[in-house]
Amino acid sequence: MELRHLVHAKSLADEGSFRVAAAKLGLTQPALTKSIQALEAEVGVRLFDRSRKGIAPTAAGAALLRRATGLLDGMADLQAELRAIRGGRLGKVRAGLGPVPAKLVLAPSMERFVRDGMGIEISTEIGSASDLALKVARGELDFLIASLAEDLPIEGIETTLVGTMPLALLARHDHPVLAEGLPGAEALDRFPILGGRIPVTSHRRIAAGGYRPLLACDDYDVIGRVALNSDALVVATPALTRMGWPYSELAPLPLPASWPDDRRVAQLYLATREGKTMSPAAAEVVAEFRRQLDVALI
Amino acid sequence: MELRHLVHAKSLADEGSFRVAAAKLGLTQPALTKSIQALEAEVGVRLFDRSRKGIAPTAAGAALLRRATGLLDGMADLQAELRAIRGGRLGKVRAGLGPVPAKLVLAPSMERFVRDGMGIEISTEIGSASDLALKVARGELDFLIASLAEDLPIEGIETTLVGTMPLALLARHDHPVLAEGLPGAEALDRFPILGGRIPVTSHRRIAAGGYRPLLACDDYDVIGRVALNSDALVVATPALTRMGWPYSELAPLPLPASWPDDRRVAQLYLATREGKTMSPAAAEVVAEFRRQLDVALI
DNA sequence: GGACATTACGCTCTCCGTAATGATA
DNA sequence: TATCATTACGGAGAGCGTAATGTCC
Repeated sequence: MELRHLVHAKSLADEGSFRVAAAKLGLTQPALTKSIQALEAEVGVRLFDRSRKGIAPTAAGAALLRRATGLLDGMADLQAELRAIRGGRLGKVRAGLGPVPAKLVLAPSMERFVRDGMGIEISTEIGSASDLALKVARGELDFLIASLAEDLPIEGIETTLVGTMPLALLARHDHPVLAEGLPGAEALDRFPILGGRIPVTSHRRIAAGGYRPLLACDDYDVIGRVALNSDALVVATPALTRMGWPYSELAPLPLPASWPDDRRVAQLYLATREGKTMSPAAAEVVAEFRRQLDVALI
Repeated sequence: MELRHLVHAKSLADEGSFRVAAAKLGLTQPALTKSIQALEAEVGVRLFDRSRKGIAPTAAGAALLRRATGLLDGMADLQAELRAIRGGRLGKVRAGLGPVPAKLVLAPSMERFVRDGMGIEISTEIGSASDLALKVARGELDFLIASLAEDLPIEGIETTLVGTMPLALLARHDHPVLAEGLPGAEALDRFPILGGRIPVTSHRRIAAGGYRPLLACDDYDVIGRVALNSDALVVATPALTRMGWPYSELAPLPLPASWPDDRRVAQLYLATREGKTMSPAAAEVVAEFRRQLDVALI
């Protein structure tokens, strides 16, 4: 017994005529006759009484039709659900974001998801890239967008480059360094430098260049507030200054010429679990995040 | 999307391996691969992540499997119900019985249905053949077993002969007619005759023969009790005397030679609604009634 | 190299359409 | 005779099996 048979039987019962039912099903009359005959032969019971006055289900036919309706509705529901899942309109997404990408994309993306009222449940976790990368590898997060150091390969994740952030030094508008012109290595040496927690090797490289991040912190709100109320400089992408207070109160300064070449930009990666197909909902969220990222990084 | 796809997906998820699932399904590995691929292509979503460690459903796959289980169970239920209906083990049957057939078959048949504990709901209606035949024609009864006069054709029913009852005169054991030897026409004239309500034309024939049913009644218990406590004779089949009190107290006498030929036996007919397929449950009840009828009429 | 899954290819069986044949008012 | 259902027959496609090809340990 196939679903087709149920559809045919239901249509026949609804229309009360082989001819009409066949037409509505897009079949010819003989095809419907044979389909019903085959069904009756399979179940071994006559399902419809034929007469010139019309077609009427027998007791067995009525029993079949009662259940068929529910089954066909169930199939329709299943297909609708799969269509929604395919379209990324349904599902649960657990997203990981590094602190900077979170500041760049989270608010506008969330506004959009809320506004469009889609069926996606999103839970975001903001944290250090290495912590979250481990969660991705363990399947606790569907994906992660963060500044992953190339030299920190993590078992069980796949990465894709999704953006390159230029870096700059951010200083409060009335910072003394602005009055002194472009910051040379000496000037920088006089002020504390704030930034996110970065991989140990990068730390070493920067230290080798004579720069010392005084405050390494994953909370860029904290970093920004400190920069506003002190002489500290922030190493970050200038895009942050367009993302509202407190960074709107900071001005970007070019990095000094002596700044290490491989720290003049930060690479943003999308990390996913190896061998795991991303759900369409997750893909939809990733796409939205990347859109907002492109906007933020113009 | 066909049920086969759901079965395949479920088996694959359960077994966690194409090879094992295919074997359990009685398929070859390539066939299962293609089936799953076709399903994924149709819904447009990857349903299973393949890796050497095994097969794991994606979010979409899990959603499909959740619903698939219910749908497949529903199909199994439907098929079981149809099997039960086909086997006559399930259904509602509304049976009509003439008064005599009712006395002959009802008690032993009901005992059997109750004893075997089948799923058939039987409701019986005992009454005059013509009343019940109308109900059959209107679809209010599934069938009727009664002594239908051939000359009383009713629109919309089909009849089948299911038995021939010899008729006799039944008299109480100490009835005066027994002392007088075989009842001649004259002897009969001296005693009232009781019988069921019979068609008008038969009435006329009997009257033409000089016989007059004094009490025409559809309740054979009443008739039997009257015969026990009076000099009345009952026109009925001798089989009744084997069906317990009060008929066990009556003795059969041969009909007199002058009794009309076409009233020496009564024909029992099965009447069903024209053009309506009898449900297997009804057919089962009919079969049981006919078995008991054969036993009663030896 | 061995244990898997996937692709390639050919066969068969099912299902549908067209045409012919009832059946009934 | 007209309308509807059923039977007869032929063709296209779906699904399976066998065999060949990847692919990862």
